[in-house]
Amino acid sequence: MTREPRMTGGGAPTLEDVARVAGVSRATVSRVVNGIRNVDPAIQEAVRQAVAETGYSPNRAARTLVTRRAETLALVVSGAGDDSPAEQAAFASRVFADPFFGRVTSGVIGYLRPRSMHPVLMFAETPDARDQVVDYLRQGSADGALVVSTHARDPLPGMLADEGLPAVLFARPAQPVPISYVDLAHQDGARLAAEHLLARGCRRVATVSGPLDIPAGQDRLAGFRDAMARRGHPYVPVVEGGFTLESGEEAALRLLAEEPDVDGVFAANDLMARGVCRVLRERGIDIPDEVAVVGFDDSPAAQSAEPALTTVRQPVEDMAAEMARLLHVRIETQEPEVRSVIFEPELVVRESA
Amino acid sequence: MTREPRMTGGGAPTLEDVARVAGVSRATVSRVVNGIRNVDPAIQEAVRQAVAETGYSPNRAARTLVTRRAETLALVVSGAGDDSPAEQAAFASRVFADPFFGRVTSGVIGYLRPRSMHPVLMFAETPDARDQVVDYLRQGSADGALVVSTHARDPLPGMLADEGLPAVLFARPAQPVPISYVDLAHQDGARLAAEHLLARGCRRVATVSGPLDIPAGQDRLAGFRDAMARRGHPYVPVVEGGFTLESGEEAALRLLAEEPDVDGVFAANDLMARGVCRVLRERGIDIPDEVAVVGFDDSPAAQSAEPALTTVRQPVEDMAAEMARLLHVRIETQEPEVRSVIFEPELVVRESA
DNA sequence: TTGAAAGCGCTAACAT
DNA sequence: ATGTTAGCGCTTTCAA
Repeated sequence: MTREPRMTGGGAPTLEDVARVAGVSRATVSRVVNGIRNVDPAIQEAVRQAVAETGYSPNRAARTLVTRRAETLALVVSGAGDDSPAEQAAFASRVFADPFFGRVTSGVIGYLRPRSMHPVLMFAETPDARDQVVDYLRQGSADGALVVSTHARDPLPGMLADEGLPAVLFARPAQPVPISYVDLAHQDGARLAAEHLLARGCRRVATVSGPLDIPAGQDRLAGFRDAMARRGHPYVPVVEGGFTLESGEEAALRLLAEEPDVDGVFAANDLMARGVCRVLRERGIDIPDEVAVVGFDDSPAAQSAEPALTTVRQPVEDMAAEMARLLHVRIETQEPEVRSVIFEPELVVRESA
Repeated sequence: MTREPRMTGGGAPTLEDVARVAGVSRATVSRVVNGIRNVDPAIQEAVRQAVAETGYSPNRAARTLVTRRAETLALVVSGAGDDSPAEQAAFASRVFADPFFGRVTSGVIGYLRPRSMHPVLMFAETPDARDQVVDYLRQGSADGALVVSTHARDPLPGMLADEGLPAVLFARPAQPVPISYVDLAHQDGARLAAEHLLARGCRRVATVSGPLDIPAGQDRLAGFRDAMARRGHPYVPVVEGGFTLESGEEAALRLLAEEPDVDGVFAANDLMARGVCRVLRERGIDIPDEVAVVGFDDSPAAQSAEPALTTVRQPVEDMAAEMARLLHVRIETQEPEVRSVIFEPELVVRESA
């Protein structure tokens, strides 16, 4: 028994090989492999046998060629940079420095894996890289794109829309673009923060906002101001931050200088909230007794921060999974209907407020 | 001019379409597109015209089917878990909590992008997920795997080797496996830490090691002990940590209890070093004057930590790029030669020591 | 230097 | 219920 029944020649076993071993036609094997009914149970069994015996694994390229489905989605993190080499090198590190992206990945994989689909990771921070993404989709290498944009003027969503390529965004784009997206009710989240701060007795409340050219930044600020105003606090000092730890520190410094008697701060994300806490601690100001701090996102860092952050939870994993689902449906149905799904935030009370 | 020359039917333009527009054969277009010489410059130009005119983009599946190259690599983060749902959900977040993985991704993409190759992100923390990875490669969906293993008993490398699938590992595997890998000269790195601590005058030095079932953990400890011994310090207190912030804190607590007069600590990674610093600060112990702390990795967190960490730099991005290169060469040449490339660490002096 | 033609491995009509 | 057959779009001998 030197001669294995596995291979025709040198390559991997094909449908043909399995068919021969099972004594049926290629089509029948294909049906069994793809779980299509109308196949005699006895034959099904024979085919399964043959598959096991030969160690057959369907060739994805061949399948993709005929079905026109790559079973692959591009997971792209896009920016708005130019072609400077420094830009490119730093981008990935910057992206992953925020645990946010890991949560997105986790949610996406959670949806894709049971469906035997896979994410191809792409960064689109330069014009070249953006073209590559578009090309990748046009080639049919991926069936669609899940886009997490990090900048307001990111041209990628527009490019995708122009090409009619299936895509779903995380968060509403700054410029209106006919593409589906998943987002959070930021204003409601900000309101929760305002209510909590007020309920715990804060009377001189300020906020460190996110970048105001980004909808999430705008909405969290607007929601916070609005909620405060409705509760008798028409004036809320604001310092604009950049969603980074450092910008949180700088903002806290400015805030302390301008409003020394502040007793509550709403930071528009956890990273900035941590920056604020750090500055407060350096000044020997007690959190939350002298100044209460509320963050936003409930990133893993919020829990391990000191003090543990009271924050507004954004269900990033669920939102990412929903992105994948929307895109999947869009691809399956071929209907280019634009939709949005908005998630509700909830308050997580820990130590900082 | 209603009729566009672009499409035959409804689909995307194909080689056939371009050939028709250019007035040449499919083969010629293919040659031009793939940059094969021996094509008349005039015809080349005509083809390029036609390509632009039709908006042609080669179909990747068709190409892969004949060339047997997917131009795709699997970037897999693997663990050694079982099939518990909790396991799966938490894995991605845990992975990305360490900035290490972002650096790997950055390095990999840096190598792949100019070569029009792309990474498919896969987690392999459960038996099912591992099988999916193997299957993915066997299907030819990816040409090989870049594996970052997070556990000593990870079965994936062995599975890959058994199947003869092209793969390269980040770091030498705990159990010997005939697969190429990229690694750091951990012992040299630990020696740098020892020398620095001693040079700045520390005399009662301890170390928080990594997990001792992982080569990196073992080597950093062995290297540190060896270097200390050679310099007249045969006894070095050790507390084993788990490469996490929390384990660093716990280790520091134990260390302080057992060796109250310690004046220098080498933590086997930055996360643990930060944990140590945090505990030290809480106790009001000055860093570096009372206790100097040296970390390992030079992760982004090292720079933004307080105090900024003196640490041993591991050139993760370069190492990851080298992984990709090794795998690429392995795939191109078809030679299953097992190699290893070892990088040299360097000391980065900041504030903590 | 260019073209004709044979397949890569698979799915999906269509025929039986 | 199963088999036959015609491609999917591309690369690559082989002829010319």
